Amino acid sequence: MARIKDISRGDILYFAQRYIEQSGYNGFSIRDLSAEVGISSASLHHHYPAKADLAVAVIVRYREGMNKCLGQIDAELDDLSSRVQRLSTEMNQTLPQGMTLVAVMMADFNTLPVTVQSEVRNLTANLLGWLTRFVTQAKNRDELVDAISVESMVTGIYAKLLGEALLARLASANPSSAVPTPRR
Amino acid sequence: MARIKDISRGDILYFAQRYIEQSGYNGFSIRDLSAEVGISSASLHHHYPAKADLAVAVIVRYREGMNKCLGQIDAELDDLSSRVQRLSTEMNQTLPQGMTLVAVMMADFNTLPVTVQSEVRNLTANLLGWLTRFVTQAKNRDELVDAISVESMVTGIYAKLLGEALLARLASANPSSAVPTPRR
DNA sequence: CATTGTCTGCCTATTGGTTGATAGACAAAG
DNA sequence: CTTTGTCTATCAACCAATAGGCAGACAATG
Repeated sequence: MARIKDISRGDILYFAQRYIEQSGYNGFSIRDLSAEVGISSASLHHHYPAKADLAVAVIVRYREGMNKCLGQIDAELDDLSSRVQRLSTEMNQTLPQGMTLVAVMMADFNTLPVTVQSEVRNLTANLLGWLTRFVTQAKNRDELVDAISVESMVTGIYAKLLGEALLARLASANPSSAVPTPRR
Repeated sequence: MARIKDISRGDILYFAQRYIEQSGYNGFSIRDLSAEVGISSASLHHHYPAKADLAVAVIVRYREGMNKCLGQIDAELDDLSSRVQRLSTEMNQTLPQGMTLVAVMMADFNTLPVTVQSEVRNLTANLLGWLTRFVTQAKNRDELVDAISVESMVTGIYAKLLGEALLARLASANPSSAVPTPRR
């Protein structure tokens, strides 16, 4: 370690995630972010050599948090309806900004560096997999009456979560502050 | 008129819309676009003084097309279920890229110039209004059994449409060509 | 001393946008 | 028909600002 400041990587990731959610991958600069964190852009490059590395780290950390959350739901609940409901609440409370990060990353997808792209795919596959598992389970127990396939049900749930995240940003007029306002 | 080329504004809007859908508002440059269109960036500025003006024009044109489409559905169909189904098909066929433009614009929302922002709000309000009208109608005729409110049903439909647009871009691996490949 | 986090200062590429000029279309005047 | 003037689409060159990133110095901790 060195110096008094010693910003932790977690701090950087926190602000980076906020910025990505707010502005998308192409909507903020390393300098913007470093100013927000409180260090120089060169220092930021020291921790994450390229912007892509930063984005990858943000997504990885997000996915880990998400999986912890999904694991809990899995362990505590059993039937479909309570799981769906819990997923929605949990997603919008435990996880910082719900599905916003995922939605924004998917919107930016075509312009993302390949390393980031595959991490986004990873994240999506992760969540889709989990959804598929428990929807199938529910179907096997005849908790589902609808005739639609498991797959279309799963993508339907996922699409709705994504779309709600997008809709939310229009609703909150959010007139001030480019990046929300940090914690601490 | 002048010169042999004489690119029409419609041509510019066509490519601009493609670029926004592909890369988002912050994901392409005026130069990228002008190269695609086949004129210089200065010429592009001649037609649309600022990037924001271009985006506004794209959205306005999109909304007009959308309303024409919605009007047809209104005129031809009557009951809820066929309308919903038709909306989905129509949205993904008549309109160039379905809800992609809207979804991407919403993702970029916080970084958009104010003029573009209000046009996005406009577009969303337009579609939400239409949805609300016909869902209410259906409810009054007892076509709806679900106990959920009209509003949550409307936003639910809209969210699903948006999310599906996002999901679609992951599905299509789309490895080549930044911008799809023009017509003619 | 070695390591590590930070900084200032810089580099090159690209950004949105402007400038001033050119060339063709078209209409009216001779 | 020719001349003349106006209008519009186009262009190359340029501008200031910003982008992502790098090199090297310096300081603090171990």
